[in-house]
Amino acid sequence: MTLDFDPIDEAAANWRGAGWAAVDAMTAATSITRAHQILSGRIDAALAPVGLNFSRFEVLALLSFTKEGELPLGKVGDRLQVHPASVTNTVNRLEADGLVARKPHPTDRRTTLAVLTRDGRRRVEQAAVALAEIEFGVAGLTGDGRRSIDAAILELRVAAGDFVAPPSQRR
Amino acid sequence: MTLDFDPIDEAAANWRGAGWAAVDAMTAATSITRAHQILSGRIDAALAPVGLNFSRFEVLALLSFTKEGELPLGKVGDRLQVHPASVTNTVNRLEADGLVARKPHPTDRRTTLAVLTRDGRRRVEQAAVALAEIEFGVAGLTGDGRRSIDAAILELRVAAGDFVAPPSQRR
DNA sequence: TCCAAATACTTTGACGTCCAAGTATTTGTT
DNA sequence: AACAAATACTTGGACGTCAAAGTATTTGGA
Repeated sequence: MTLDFDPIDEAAANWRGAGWAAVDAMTAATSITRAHQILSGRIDAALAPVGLNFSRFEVLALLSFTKEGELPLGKVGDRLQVHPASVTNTVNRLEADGLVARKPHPTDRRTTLAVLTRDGRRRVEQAAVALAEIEFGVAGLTGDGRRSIDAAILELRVAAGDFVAPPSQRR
Repeated sequence: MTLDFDPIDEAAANWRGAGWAAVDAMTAATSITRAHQILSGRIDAALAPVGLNFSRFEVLALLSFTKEGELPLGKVGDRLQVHPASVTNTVNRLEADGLVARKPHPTDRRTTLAVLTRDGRRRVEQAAVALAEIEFGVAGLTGDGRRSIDAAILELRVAAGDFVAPPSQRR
Protein backbone atom coordinates (compact mmCIF):
# COMPACT_ATOMS: atom_id res chain seq x y z
CA MET A 1 0.00 0.00 0.00
CA THR A 2 2.87 2.36 -0.64
CA LEU A 3 1.58 5.76 -1.59
CA ASP A 4 3.28 7.94 -4.16
CA PHE A 5 3.08 11.00 -1.97
CA ASP A 6 3.83 11.86 1.62
CA PRO A 7 0.57 11.47 3.52
CA ILE A 8 1.70 13.91 6.19
CA ASP A 9 2.53 16.59 3.64
CA GLU A 10 -0.80 15.90 2.07
CA ALA A 11 -2.57 16.28 5.39
CA ALA A 12 -0.75 19.55 6.06
CA ALA A 13 -1.86 20.90 2.69
CA ASN A 14 -5.46 19.87 3.37
CA TRP A 15 -5.28 21.40 6.79
CA ARG A 16 -4.14 24.73 5.41
CA GLY A 17 -6.72 24.51 2.66
CA ALA A 18 -9.46 24.12 5.26
CA GLY A 19 -8.11 27.14 7.12
CA TRP A 20 -7.40 25.09 10.21
CA ALA A 21 -4.87 26.33 12.73
CA ALA A 22 -1.68 24.89 14.21
CA VAL A 23 -0.58 23.08 11.10
CA ASP A 24 3.00 22.70 12.25
CA ALA A 25 1.86 21.26 15.54
CA MET A 26 -0.37 18.86 13.67
CA THR A 27 2.43 17.57 11.48
CA ALA A 28 4.73 17.09 14.46
CA ALA A 29 2.03 15.16 16.28
CA THR A 30 1.26 13.07 13.24
CA SER A 31 4.93 12.34 12.65
CA ILE A 32 5.38 11.11 16.17
CA THR A 33 2.25 9.01 15.97
CA ARG A 34 3.36 7.40 12.76
CA ALA A 35 6.88 6.84 14.05
CA HIS A 36 5.42 5.06 17.01
CA GLN A 37 3.32 2.83 14.75
CA ILE A 38 6.41 1.90 12.76
CA LEU A 39 8.58 1.19 15.78
CA SER A 40 5.94 -0.69 17.61
CA GLY A 41 5.29 -2.94 14.62
CA ARG A 42 8.96 -3.69 14.11
CA ILE A 43 9.68 -4.24 17.77
CA ASP A 44 6.77 -6.57 18.38
CA ALA A 45 7.70 -8.51 15.25
CA ALA A 46 11.25 -8.93 16.52
CA LEU A 47 10.08 -10.00 19.97
CA ALA A 48 7.38 -12.41 18.85
CA PRO A 49 9.81 -15.28 18.12
CA VAL A 50 11.19 -14.83 21.62
CA GLY A 51 7.68 -15.05 23.04
CA LEU A 52 7.47 -11.51 24.32
CA ASN A 53 6.01 -8.18 23.36
CA PHE A 54 7.40 -4.78 24.22
CA SER A 55 5.46 -4.27 27.46
CA ARG A 56 6.50 -7.62 28.79
CA PHE A 57 10.07 -7.04 27.73
CA GLU A 58 10.13 -3.68 29.48
CA VAL A 59 9.06 -5.24 32.74
CA LEU A 60 11.64 -8.01 32.52
CA ALA A 61 14.38 -5.56 31.59
CA LEU A 62 13.51 -3.28 34.48
CA LEU A 63 13.63 -6.17 36.93
CA SER A 64 16.92 -7.39 35.50
CA PHE A 65 18.52 -4.06 36.32
CA THR A 66 17.75 -4.28 40.02
CA LYS A 67 20.11 -5.86 42.51
CA GLU A 68 17.73 -8.61 43.55
CA GLY A 69 15.77 -8.88 40.32
CA GLU A 70 12.61 -7.80 42.09
CA LEU A 71 10.45 -4.71 42.42
CA PRO A 72 7.04 -3.79 43.82
CA LEU A 73 4.41 -3.68 41.10
CA GLY A 74 3.74 -0.04 41.81
CA LYS A 75 7.36 0.90 41.17
CA VAL A 76 7.22 -0.94 37.89
CA GLY A 77 4.28 1.15 36.84
CA ASP A 78 5.97 4.38 37.92
CA ARG A 79 9.15 3.63 36.04
CA LEU A 80 7.46 2.48 32.88
CA GLN A 81 4.74 5.11 33.11
CA VAL A 82 1.91 2.68 32.71
CA HIS A 83 -1.37 2.27 34.53
CA PRO A 84 -1.46 -0.05 37.56
CA ALA A 85 -4.05 -2.20 35.83
CA SER A 86 -1.70 -2.68 32.93
CA VAL A 87 1.07 -3.79 35.26
CA THR A 88 -1.24 -6.33 36.83
CA ASN A 89 -2.15 -7.62 33.41
CA THR A 90 1.41 -7.79 32.13
CA VAL A 91 2.71 -9.46 35.26
CA ASN A 92 -0.13 -11.98 35.10
CA ARG A 93 1.03 -13.07 31.69
CA LEU A 94 4.70 -13.10 32.59
CA GLU A 95 3.82 -15.18 35.61
CA ALA A 96 1.79 -17.59 33.49
CA ASP A 97 4.86 -18.05 31.33
CA GLY A 98 7.06 -18.60 34.36
CA LEU A 99 9.23 -15.58 33.63
CA VAL A 100 8.30 -13.73 36.78
CA ALA A 101 6.86 -14.72 40.14
CA ARG A 102 4.78 -12.75 42.62
CA LYS A 103 6.08 -12.57 46.17
CA PRO A 104 4.64 -10.75 49.17
CA HIS A 105 6.55 -7.71 50.37
CA PRO A 106 8.45 -8.57 53.56
CA THR A 107 7.10 -5.68 55.61
CA ASP A 108 4.19 -4.07 53.75
CA ARG A 109 1.39 -6.50 53.18
CA ARG A 110 -0.31 -4.22 50.68
CA THR A 111 2.60 -4.57 48.35
CA THR A 112 3.41 -7.36 45.93
CA LEU A 113 6.84 -7.89 44.46
CA ALA A 114 7.49 -9.13 40.96
CA VAL A 115 10.56 -11.35 40.99
CA LEU A 116 12.50 -12.32 37.89
CA THR A 117 12.86 -16.09 37.55
CA ARG A 118 15.83 -17.86 36.04
CA ASP A 119 13.85 -18.39 32.85
CA GLY A 120 12.87 -14.75 32.87
CA ARG A 121 16.45 -13.64 33.06
CA ARG A 122 17.46 -15.90 30.21
CA ARG A 123 14.53 -14.70 28.15
CA VAL A 124 15.23 -11.02 28.61
CA GLU A 125 18.81 -11.53 27.43
CA GLN A 126 17.57 -13.18 24.25
CA ALA A 127 15.12 -10.36 23.74
CA ALA A 128 17.80 -7.71 24.21
CA VAL A 129 19.85 -9.36 21.50
CA ALA A 130 16.87 -9.57 19.16
CA LEU A 131 16.11 -5.90 19.71
CA ALA A 132 19.68 -4.79 19.22
CA GLU A 133 19.72 -6.69 15.92
CA ILE A 134 16.88 -4.59 14.57
CA GLU A 135 18.22 -1.46 16.25
CA PHE A 136 15.02 -1.11 18.22
CA GLY A 137 13.12 -0.38 15.07
CA VAL A 138 14.90 2.87 14.38
CA ALA A 139 16.89 1.53 11.43
CA GLY A 140 16.58 4.32 8.89
CA LEU A 141 17.38 7.01 11.41
CA THR A 142 20.86 8.44 11.29
CA GLY A 143 22.81 9.17 14.42
CA ASP A 144 21.95 12.84 14.01
CA GLY A 145 18.31 12.02 13.60
CA ARG A 146 18.32 9.96 16.77
CA ARG A 147 20.04 12.65 18.76
CA SER A 148 17.78 15.40 17.56
CA ILE A 149 14.73 13.30 18.36
CA ASP A 150 16.04 12.58 21.85
CA ALA A 151 16.75 16.26 22.42
CA ALA A 152 13.44 17.52 21.10
CA ILE A 153 11.39 14.96 22.96
CA LEU A 154 13.28 15.73 26.13
CA GLU A 155 11.71 19.20 25.99
CA LEU A 156 8.33 17.62 25.59
CA ARG A 157 8.80 15.20 28.46
CA VAL A 158 10.02 17.90 30.79
CA ALA A 159 7.10 20.10 29.83
CA ALA A 160 4.80 17.16 30.50
CA GLY A 161 6.28 16.79 33.98
CA ASP A 162 7.81 13.39 33.46
CA PHE A 163 10.54 14.31 35.87
CA VAL A 164 11.80 17.39 37.60
CA ALA A 165 14.63 19.20 35.89
CA PRO A 166 17.65 17.05 36.63
CA PRO A 167 20.61 18.61 38.46
CA SER A 168 22.80 18.00 35.43
CA GLN A 169 21.51 17.37 31.96
CA ARG A 170 23.52 14.40 30.73
CA ARG A 171 23.12 15.11 27.04
CA MET B 1 4.37 10.37 40.10
CA THR B 2 7.04 12.81 38.96
CA LEU B 3 10.46 11.23 39.22
CA ASP B 4 13.52 13.21 40.22
CA PHE B 5 15.60 11.74 37.41
CA ASP B 6 15.18 11.16 33.71
CA PRO B 7 13.89 7.61 33.32
CA ILE B 8 15.29 7.36 29.82
CA ASP B 9 18.75 8.42 30.92
CA GLU B 10 18.43 5.94 33.72
CA ALA B 11 17.47 3.18 31.31
CA ALA B 12 20.41 4.02 29.06
CA ALA B 13 22.79 3.78 32.00
CA ASN B 14 21.34 0.44 33.03
CA TRP B 15 21.54 -0.77 29.47
CA ARG B 16 25.21 0.08 29.25
CA GLY B 17 25.81 -1.43 32.65
CA ALA B 18 24.31 -4.71 31.48
CA GLY B 19 26.54 -4.62 28.41
CA TRP B 20 23.57 -4.53 26.08
CA ALA B 21 24.02 -3.20 22.57
CA ALA B 22 22.38 -0.42 20.56
CA VAL B 23 21.88 1.94 23.47
CA ASP B 24 21.40 4.99 21.28
CA ALA B 25 18.79 3.17 19.24
CA MET B 26 17.04 2.15 22.44
CA THR B 27 16.85 5.70 23.75
CA ALA B 28 15.49 6.99 20.46
CA ALA B 29 12.84 4.28 20.42
CA THR B 30 11.93 4.92 24.02
CA SER B 31 11.73 8.67 23.47
CA ILE B 32 9.35 8.21 20.59
CA THR B 33 7.24 5.76 22.51
CA ARG B 34 6.98 8.11 25.46
CA ALA B 35 6.25 11.10 23.24
CA HIS B 36 3.42 9.15 21.71
CA GLN B 37 2.02 8.34 25.13
CA ILE B 38 2.09 12.00 26.08
CA LEU B 39 0.50 13.23 22.87
CA SER B 40 -2.09 10.57 22.78
CA GLY B 41 -3.15 11.32 26.34
CA ARG B 42 -3.40 15.05 25.73
CA ILE B 43 -5.19 14.68 22.43
CA ASP B 44 -7.77 12.24 23.65
CA ALA B 45 -8.39 14.45 26.68
CA ALA B 46 -8.97 17.45 24.41
CA LEU B 47 -11.29 15.50 22.15
CA ALA B 48 -13.34 13.81 24.85
CA PRO B 49 -15.56 16.87 25.52
CA VAL B 50 -16.29 16.97 21.79
CA GLY B 51 -17.29 13.32 21.89
CA LEU B 52 -14.46 12.03 19.72
CA ASN B 53 -11.14 10.32 20.04
CA PHE B 54 -8.19 10.66 17.73
CA SER B 55 -9.04 7.76 15.42
CA ARG B 56 -12.56 8.99 14.93
CA PHE B 57 -11.33 12.52 14.40
CA GLU B 58 -8.85 11.37 11.78
CA VAL B 59 -11.56 9.67 9.79
CA LEU B 60 -13.85 12.69 9.92
CA ALA B 61 -11.03 15.05 8.98
CA LEU B 62 -10.03 12.89 6.05
CA LEU B 63 -13.59 12.82 4.76
CA SER B 64 -13.96 16.55 5.22
CA PHE B 65 -11.03 17.13 2.88
CA THR B 66 -12.64 15.32 -0.03
CA LYS B 67 -14.80 17.07 -2.57
CA GLU B 68 -17.94 15.09 -1.77
CA GLY B 69 -17.15 14.31 1.84
CA GLU B 70 -17.05 10.60 1.09
CA LEU B 71 -14.46 7.88 0.60
CA PRO B 72 -14.38 4.08 0.30
CA LEU B 73 -13.52 2.46 3.62
CA GLY B 74 -10.45 0.88 2.08
CA LYS B 75 -9.06 4.27 1.06
CA VAL B 76 -9.57 5.52 4.56
CA GLY B 77 -7.48 2.67 5.89
CA ASP B 78 -4.74 3.29 3.32
CA ARG B 79 -4.50 6.97 4.08
CA LEU B 80 -4.56 6.61 7.83
CA GLN B 81 -2.43 3.48 7.79
CA VAL B 82 -4.77 1.47 9.91
CA HIS B 83 -6.05 -2.07 9.64
CA PRO B 84 -9.31 -2.63 7.73
CA ALA B 85 -10.91 -4.08 10.84
CA SER B 86 -10.11 -0.88 12.70
CA VAL B 87 -11.75 1.17 10.00
CA THR B 88 -14.87 -0.95 10.23
CA ASN B 89 -14.91 -0.50 13.97
CA THR B 90 -14.32 3.25 13.86
CA VAL B 91 -16.90 3.83 11.17
CA ASN B 92 -19.41 1.74 13.11
CA ARG B 93 -19.09 4.09 16.03
CA LEU B 94 -19.16 7.24 13.94
CA GLU B 95 -22.25 5.88 12.25
CA ALA B 96 -23.89 5.12 15.60
CA ASP B 97 -23.29 8.76 16.53
CA GLY B 98 -24.72 9.97 13.24
CA LEU B 99 -21.47 11.62 12.17
CA VAL B 100 -20.98 9.41 9.15
CA ALA B 101 -23.23 7.23 7.01
CA ARG B 102 -22.46 4.15 4.96
CA LYS B 103 -23.47 4.25 1.33
CA PRO B 104 -22.99 1.62 -1.37
CA HIS B 105 -20.45 2.41 -4.05
CA PRO B 106 -22.25 3.37 -7.28
CA THR B 107 -20.42 0.88 -9.50
CA ASP B 108 -18.49 -1.58 -7.32
CA ARG B 109 -20.76 -3.51 -5.03
CA ARG B 110 -17.88 -4.79 -2.93
CA THR B 111 -17.12 -1.28 -1.83
CA THR B 112 -18.76 0.80 0.88
CA LEU B 113 -18.44 4.53 1.10
CA ALA B 114 -18.28 6.47 4.33
CA VAL B 115 -20.11 9.75 3.90
CA LEU B 116 -19.73 12.71 6.23
CA THR B 117 -23.07 13.88 7.58
CA ARG B 118 -23.94 17.45 8.40
CA ASP B 119 -23.44 16.70 12.08
CA GLY B 120 -20.15 15.06 11.26
CA ARG B 121 -18.91 18.13 9.49
CA ARG B 122 -19.90 20.37 12.34
CA ARG B 123 -18.26 18.05 14.82
CA VAL B 124 -14.97 17.83 13.01
CA GLU B 125 -14.74 21.62 12.94
CA GLN B 126 -15.22 21.78 16.69
CA ALA B 127 -12.60 19.10 17.14
CA ALA B 128 -10.11 20.93 14.93
CA VAL B 129 -10.51 24.00 17.10
CA ALA B 130 -10.09 21.99 20.28
CA LEU B 131 -6.93 20.38 18.94
CA ALA B 132 -5.46 23.66 17.74
CA GLU B 133 -6.03 25.07 21.21
CA ILE B 134 -3.81 22.44 22.77
CA GLU B 135 -1.40 22.56 19.82
CA PHE B 136 -2.05 18.90 19.12
CA GLY B 137 -0.39 17.97 22.35
CA VAL B 138 3.04 19.22 21.31
CA ALA B 139 3.00 22.24 23.59
CA GLY B 140 6.48 22.23 25.07
CA LEU B 141 8.14 21.66 21.72
CA THR B 142 9.76 24.65 20.14
CA GLY B 143 9.45 25.35 16.45
CA ASP B 144 12.95 23.99 15.96
CA GLY B 145 12.10 20.89 17.90
CA ARG B 146 9.03 20.31 15.77
CA ARG B 147 10.94 20.76 12.55
CA SER B 148 13.77 18.50 13.56
CA ILE B 149 11.31 15.82 14.61
CA ASP B 150 9.48 16.09 11.30
CA ALA B 151 12.74 15.85 9.41
CA ALA B 152 14.16 12.94 11.35
CA ILE B 153 10.95 10.96 11.24
CA LEU B 154 10.67 11.60 7.54
CA GLU B 155 13.83 9.50 7.14
CA LEU B 156 12.26 6.78 9.20
CA ARG B 157 9.03 6.79 7.26
CA VAL B 158 10.77 6.70 3.92
CA ALA B 159 12.97 3.85 5.13
CA ALA B 160 9.83 2.05 6.28
CA GLY B 161 8.34 2.42 2.81
CA ASP B 162 5.47 4.67 3.80
CA PHE B 163 5.63 6.28 0.40
CA VAL B 164 7.96 6.31 -2.55
CA ALA B 165 10.50 9.10 -2.63
CA PRO B 166 8.48 12.15 -3.64
CA PRO B 167 9.46 14.04 -6.79
CA SER B 168 10.27 17.06 -4.66
CA GLN B 169 10.87 17.04 -0.96
CA ARG B 170 8.77 19.87 0.37
CA ARG B 171 10.71 20.43 3.55
C1' DT C 1 -17.18 -18.16 -21.24
C1' DC C 2 -15.57 -19.85 -16.89
C1' DC C 3 -13.21 -19.99 -12.80
C1' DA C 4 -9.30 -19.19 -9.81
C1' DA C 5 -7.32 -15.22 -7.77
C1' DA C 6 -7.68 -10.71 -6.13
C1' DT C 7 -10.20 -7.21 -3.74
C1' DA C 8 -13.40 -5.10 -0.16
C1' DC C 9 -15.39 -5.41 3.93
C1' DT C 10 -17.04 -7.72 8.26
C1' DT C 11 -16.71 -10.90 12.07
C1' DT C 12 -14.47 -13.10 15.74
C1' DG C 13 -10.99 -13.54 18.95
C1' DA C 14 -6.63 -12.35 21.40
C1' DC C 15 -4.43 -8.62 23.66
C1' DG C 16 -3.25 -4.00 25.35
C1' DT C 17 -4.69 0.42 27.59
C1' DC C 18 -7.28 3.13 30.66
C1' DC C 19 -10.86 4.29 34.14
C1' DA C 20 -13.69 3.41 37.98
C1' DA C 21 -14.82 0.75 41.70
C1' DG C 22 -13.66 -2.73 45.25
C1' DT C 23 -10.62 -4.96 48.92
C1' DA C 24 -6.84 -4.92 52.06
C1' DT C 25 -3.47 -2.57 54.68
C1' DT C 26 -0.90 1.29 56.44
C1' DT C 27 -0.47 6.22 57.72
C1' DG C 28 -1.32 10.27 59.87
C1' DT C 29 -4.20 13.05 62.85
C1' DT C 30 -6.93 14.04 66.47
C1' DA D 1 -6.24 4.47 70.60
C1' DA D 2 -9.43 5.31 66.79
C1' DC D 3 -10.55 6.32 62.26
C1' DA D 4 -10.52 8.86 58.05
C1' DA D 5 -7.41 9.24 54.28
C1' DA D 6 -3.86 7.49 51.56
C1' DT D 7 -1.66 3.66 49.31
C1' DA D 8 -1.28 -0.86 46.70
C1' DC D 9 -3.18 -3.95 43.94
C1' DT D 10 -7.03 -6.41 41.45
C1' DT D 11 -11.32 -6.68 38.92
C1' DG D 12 -14.62 -5.57 35.44
C1' DG D 13 -15.99 -2.84 31.63
C1' DA D 14 -15.27 0.11 27.50
C1' DC D 15 -12.44 0.67 23.55
C1' DG D 16 -8.61 0.34 20.31
C1' DT D 17 -5.45 -2.60 17.45
C1' DC D 18 -4.28 -6.44 14.72
C1' DA D 19 -4.59 -11.23 12.59
C1' DA D 20 -7.16 -14.71 10.55
C1' DA D 21 -11.15 -16.47 8.60
C1' DG D 22 -15.59 -15.77 6.20
C1' DT D 23 -18.76 -13.63 2.56
C1' DA D 24 -19.58 -11.11 -1.57
C1' DT D 25 -18.07 -9.27 -5.82
C1' DT D 26 -14.98 -8.21 -9.53
C1' DT D 27 -10.89 -9.25 -12.39
C1' DG D 28 -7.97 -11.46 -15.37
C1' DG D 29 -6.51 -15.39 -17.72
C1' DA D 30 -7.06 -20.00 -20.01
